[in-house]
Amino acid sequence: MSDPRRTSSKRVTLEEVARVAGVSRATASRVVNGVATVDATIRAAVQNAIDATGYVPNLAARSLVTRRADAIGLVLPEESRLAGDPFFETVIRGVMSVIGPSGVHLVLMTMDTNTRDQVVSDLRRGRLDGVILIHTDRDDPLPRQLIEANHPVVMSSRPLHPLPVTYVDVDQTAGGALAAQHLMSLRRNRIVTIAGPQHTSAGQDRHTGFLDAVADPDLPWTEGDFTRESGETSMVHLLRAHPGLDAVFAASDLMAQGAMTVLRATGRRVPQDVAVVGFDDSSAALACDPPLTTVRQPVADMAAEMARLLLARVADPDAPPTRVVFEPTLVVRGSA
Amino acid sequence: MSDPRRTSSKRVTLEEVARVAGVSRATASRVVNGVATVDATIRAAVQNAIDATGYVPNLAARSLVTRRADAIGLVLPEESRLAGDPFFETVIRGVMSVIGPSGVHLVLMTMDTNTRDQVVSDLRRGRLDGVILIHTDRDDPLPRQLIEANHPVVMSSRPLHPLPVTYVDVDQTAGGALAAQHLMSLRRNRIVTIAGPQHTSAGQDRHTGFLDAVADPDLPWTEGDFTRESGETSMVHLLRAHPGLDAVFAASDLMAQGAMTVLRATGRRVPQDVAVVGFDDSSAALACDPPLTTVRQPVADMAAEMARLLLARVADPDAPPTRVVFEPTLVVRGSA
DNA sequence: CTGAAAGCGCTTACAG
DNA sequence: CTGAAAGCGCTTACAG
Repeated sequence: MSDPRRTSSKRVTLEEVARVAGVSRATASRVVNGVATVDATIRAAVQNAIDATGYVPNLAARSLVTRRADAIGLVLPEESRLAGDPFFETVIRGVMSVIGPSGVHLVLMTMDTNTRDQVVSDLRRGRLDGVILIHTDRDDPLPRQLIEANHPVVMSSRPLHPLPVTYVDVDQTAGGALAAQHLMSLRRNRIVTIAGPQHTSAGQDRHTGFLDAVADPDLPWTEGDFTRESGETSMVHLLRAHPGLDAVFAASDLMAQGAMTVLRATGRRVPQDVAVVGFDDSSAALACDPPLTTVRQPVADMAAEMARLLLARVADPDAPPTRVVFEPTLVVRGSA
Repeated sequence: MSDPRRTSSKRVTLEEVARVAGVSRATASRVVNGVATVDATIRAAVQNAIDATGYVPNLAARSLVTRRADAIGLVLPEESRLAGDPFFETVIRGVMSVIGPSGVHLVLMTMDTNTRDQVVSDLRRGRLDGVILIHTDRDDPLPRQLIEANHPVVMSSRPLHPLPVTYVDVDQTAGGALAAQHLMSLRRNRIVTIAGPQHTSAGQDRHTGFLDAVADPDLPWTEGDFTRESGETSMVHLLRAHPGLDAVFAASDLMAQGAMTVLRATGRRVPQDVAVVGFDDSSAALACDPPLTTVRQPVADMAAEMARLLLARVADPDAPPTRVVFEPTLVVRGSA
């Protein structure tokens, strides 16, 4: 046990540990770093010295020579896109579940004003070992820039333009198809859909997967931006043009939630009059009333996988890029 | 403009900048750090050399001598308590809004297994300059331990046991009173309340503030844990014992949301039959149908303030502890 | 205002 | 298996 009073004492260095243990600084360093070749008795002596002095290594000094920061960045979209979306909290939890225990620091950043420059310079100056990019805009130059400088990067979805990058995604197309099949099995035939932003791969793929499965190229649809507000406006528009609709697929749970509010406000019952299917299986799905039938993507697992892949790339920056694609599943609840 | 090809070139050091500029390393360092006393022409020369070489300072080396990590920790509750609660995302956003632009790293941690040890050692070894503690349990030994070691700490609420610590809070008691006054002004007289956990200051203070204002010591109540699920169970219990109730105050929006689901399921209309008031004004309030009348605490602003206070403490660790208490406001929407 | 020099606390070839 | 020594890239008194 270390003397608790030592906790607030002056910084103790390896030098001191070595002195107390009667060995060289090099040997003390080897014990601290678990180098296997150290003699057992010496190891014990050093361990005692460490405990007695309450030594903790200075990471900056170590970092200076190892050139590792033991920190990775998690880059989220702009601050304004975070509000009210449970997706990001889930991503954070998933990443944390693998990063936390490893002792590596998880540094959070949002894509605001000078974040791009900061990411690049943090990586270059060895303050960050790698970054996870969440929902980076398709024409953001950052991913390519990082890849070209050979910095470890993992992205949260297939980039719209081909790029030799490691990413994790869910099979969005299959997810859209799952929603369509469910609605068709319910014998709904006046179906509409609120698509996600068509400038994102998720928005595009969910939409085409859905359309291909229903096999109706003229299916009415509008484009939302994944938020609840856009779900509401979209629903209003669709209802105006197609008052007789009997099913809606929204490409996000939040949009489905917004749609349900509007449906109820217009006196329609869910699911009796209109069946509603969402996408994500976020916490918003359970907050719906009735609870939302939705296409589940295992966000926390996906985020954990991103963290693992990044750690692997940090360990071996020249490994070829990897892609991991998860399968979506349909979660049937009350709304359809 | 720096030569883009330099971006991926070998690491360039201050030494090299100095050589290119024809000055000493010390002077180059002064320019990099914006020391005012450097001659204007020399400054320009160094600046040119920096641009030409694409120099970025090695933070580890700087950190080693300045003993500053330029990183602060944000310690959230255990991972399991994060899920589905929009509060934490708002805190993160608020903290980020002041930390982000400063170039200081925001390191995220959750109160899991070995986090306490890691926080202490990160602080001691100079890997973190200070920490913000969010909703730390009242009998967690960590805050006291950090305070005693004189590490910069800011907490998100008044500690239950007296502690010379800097914290930011909202006047919870006043918030409870606000809810009570609104319900009374609505002439509701069969009021019940779903309190927050009584082992937290927020749970206690909201409850006593509410009770004192309604001036009815026998008011029926149950204790939830701020989650939607606990709101549902609590509502079921209260309804069973008091089927004629006409108003409920829930100490969190999430609990209010759960309560509303149960009310609707039992055929009661909100607000006609039962008025509902929540607490937080989180994104969940708008997701309710009807939208929730709630006591707003300005979480993002409070989090930003915590960040500012922490930065101040890092700059001057011996300053006396500060307390900042925000005023809650009532936001009237459809539910009451 | 500027420079030479010491020093921050570690790791890691290199000898032995 | 261990130690002496060099070196990682900065900052900062201290002289001048």
